[in-house]
Amino acid sequence: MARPKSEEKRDAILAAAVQIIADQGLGAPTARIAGLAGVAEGTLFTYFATKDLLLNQLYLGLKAELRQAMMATYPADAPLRDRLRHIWDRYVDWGVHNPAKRRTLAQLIVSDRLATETRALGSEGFARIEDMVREGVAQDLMREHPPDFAAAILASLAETTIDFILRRPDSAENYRAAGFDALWHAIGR
Amino acid sequence: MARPKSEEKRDAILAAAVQIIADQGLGAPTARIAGLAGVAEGTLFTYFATKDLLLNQLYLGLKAELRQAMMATYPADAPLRDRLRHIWDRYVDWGVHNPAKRRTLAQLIVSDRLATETRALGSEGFARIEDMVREGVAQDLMREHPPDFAAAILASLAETTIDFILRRPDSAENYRAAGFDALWHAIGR
Amino acid sequence: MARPKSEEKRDAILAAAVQIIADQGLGAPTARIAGLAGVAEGTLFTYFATKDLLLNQLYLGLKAELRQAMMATYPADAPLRDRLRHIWDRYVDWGVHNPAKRRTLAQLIVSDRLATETRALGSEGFARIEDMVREGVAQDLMREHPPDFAAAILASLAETTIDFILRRPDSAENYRAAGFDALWHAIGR
Amino acid sequence: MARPKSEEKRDAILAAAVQIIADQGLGAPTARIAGLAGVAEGTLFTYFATKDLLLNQLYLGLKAELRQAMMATYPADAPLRDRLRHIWDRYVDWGVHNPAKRRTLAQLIVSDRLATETRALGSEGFARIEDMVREGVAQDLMREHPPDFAAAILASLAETTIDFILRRPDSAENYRAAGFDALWHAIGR
DNA sequence: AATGAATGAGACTTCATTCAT
DNA sequence: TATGAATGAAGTCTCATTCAT
Repeated sequence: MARPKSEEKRDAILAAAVQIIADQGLGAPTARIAGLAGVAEGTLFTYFATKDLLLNQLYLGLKAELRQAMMATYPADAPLRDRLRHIWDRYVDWGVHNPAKRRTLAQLIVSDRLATETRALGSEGFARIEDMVREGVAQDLMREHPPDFAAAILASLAETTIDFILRRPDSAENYRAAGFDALWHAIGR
Repeated sequence: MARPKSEEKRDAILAAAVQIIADQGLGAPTARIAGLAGVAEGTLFTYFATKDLLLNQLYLGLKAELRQAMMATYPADAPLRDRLRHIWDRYVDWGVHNPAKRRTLAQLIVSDRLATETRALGSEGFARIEDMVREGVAQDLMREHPPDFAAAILASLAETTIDFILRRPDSAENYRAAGFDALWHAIGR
Repeated sequence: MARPKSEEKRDAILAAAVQIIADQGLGAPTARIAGLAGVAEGTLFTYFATKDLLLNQLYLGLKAELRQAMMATYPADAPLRDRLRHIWDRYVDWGVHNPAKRRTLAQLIVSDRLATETRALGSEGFARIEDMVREGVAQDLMREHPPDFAAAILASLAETTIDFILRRPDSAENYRAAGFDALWHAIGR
Repeated sequence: MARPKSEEKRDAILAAAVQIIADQGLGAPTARIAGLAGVAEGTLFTYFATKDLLLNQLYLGLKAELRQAMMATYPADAPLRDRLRHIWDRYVDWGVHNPAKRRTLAQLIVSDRLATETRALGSEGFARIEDMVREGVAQDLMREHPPDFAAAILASLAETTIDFILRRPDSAENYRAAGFDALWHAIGR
């Protein structure tokens, strides 16, 4: 079957795209991405038929990665607040440790290059957080917010927190705690 | 100097840029912007020497507008919570009523086309909010957060709130109130 | 009104296209055409938005030129046979003296790049010949063929004649006469 | 030599090329031809080292096929006019029933991709027609035209006739007869 | 100052051909 | 021999910017 398409190359292209886009924006040439990935210009297109497709896949990949990071070692049996804190920490840490991925994701989100369907797919999977909100409300631990609104608040506070940590890494621990504190009061009781 | 540069044309260009960029992204051609503004392609460059300059001016203009909107009819003598609520409402309303401007601003913020200096200038002027936070902390009305962190929390919660209102305009009032509630608990005491 | 688009440049591009396509086929790069025309690569596209448009205009232009050549100095009052012979001679001469144009036209005709509408427009204007056929039939000077069929026969015999003259220029006069002789007998009586 | 090159595959490629080129022109990708032929992209090149070679072989094959079609059931002993009519009918029928092959052949003929030698080879084999012309002239049945010129006239009138039949299939028989009538008068006496 | 044609670098994508499997 | 991924040159077209009018 000739050479099979290599998962490795696909990943290299995606990784290169993250790097390049993070610092040159979505207008970055596919040629540069291919170059950094160590493949020929044309090869990029055997893996992603168009630049838009690459961008959409990239978005989906990054979203999935963030989701996995958040849910890794999720302490299913811990008290609600601890579980929320777990997710919070994982989210913030991922952002802090993957600034290029985060920056690229930010560009993609505000761009007009994501298909509606892609955007929908990417938004899925914060269901776990919404479940926690429902649970918290039921147990009277949380103020009654629409679950998706609460989840969005978590994300936006986490993003803000990450911004501050990246600007002042020395106070990382402070911001992480202060951010969670704000979150807990914002949506908790 | 035959004809002086007209303020009117400058504004038309900026307004056109908002519209075009909101729906085609920063990659939108200057020619299209000029077209919508009703001036010739070349004319655009007598008002803004380069596209980047235009973008930077645009950013500054939008930021200033948002700032003014927030501070309009600021009730300097009202209680802290009311003043905060005033700012909150103005911010949210501006976003809800100016979706194109907001979208364009979002693109500019994540882009790599803003000069460091521009970005700095744009961030100024949230001083008023920071003052309020200091005041609140002093009076023991607010939890002790770094003032700029608290201001950033306000902005991020407002953005999230706007997103939801735009998606479900029927519940606008609910989200606006719920958002402020979250904010007040997040940073207040 | 800035620089007006120059008829001259448009013609230069068309002329260059004839030359280049005649010897490299329709696949010839627009860059090469622009180069020969003495304009920048991009300029070609201010005159013809796409290569296909250029090709269609080119076809129409060549067809019009051939038509004009055929009808130049048309002896409206001469006997039918003389008028037919006039057209025949003009057609053949044009082909013999404009081999590049003829070759380019041939490529365009068999290509799939002409819009249906273009092809229709190009075919018009052989009306004069068809009229002559009707007249000839009425006067019993010509065998009863559908007028457009007779016109097509004229064209195809002329093309064949031109081919032979180009291959053996010494016998040009012989072929031109023999060709007309064949034509006259083919459709005449 | 493990597996011998299969005649079958070679033919499939040629047949696919006819189809594809007929409707996409000579610029059609070899990959698409291979696809329609049911072989891998690379396989095409084990049968035809380059695209140009494929094109040349294709031309030769189609010419040979047309020649065979024309000469099939040739009534060697019939009167001259009947033999000519036989060839005429075979030619016209082949064209009418093989529009894709005819269209492809037309593209090849006007292209610049046929080697001089190929073109020469392809033109051979109309010798039979030329012989008939010589015979006709000798018997004073035909006007004295150079034999190859007469043969070319036959071909060009046949092509014109085919065009009309394809456009108006209902009158096929009329056009075929009228065309031959034109031919007979054009070169006969 | 205003216009819009002119410029040419550079973007994305295609494709004949090669080569690892 | 067959496969199809890999290659990179080349093609069409776009666009910020310049400049003649």
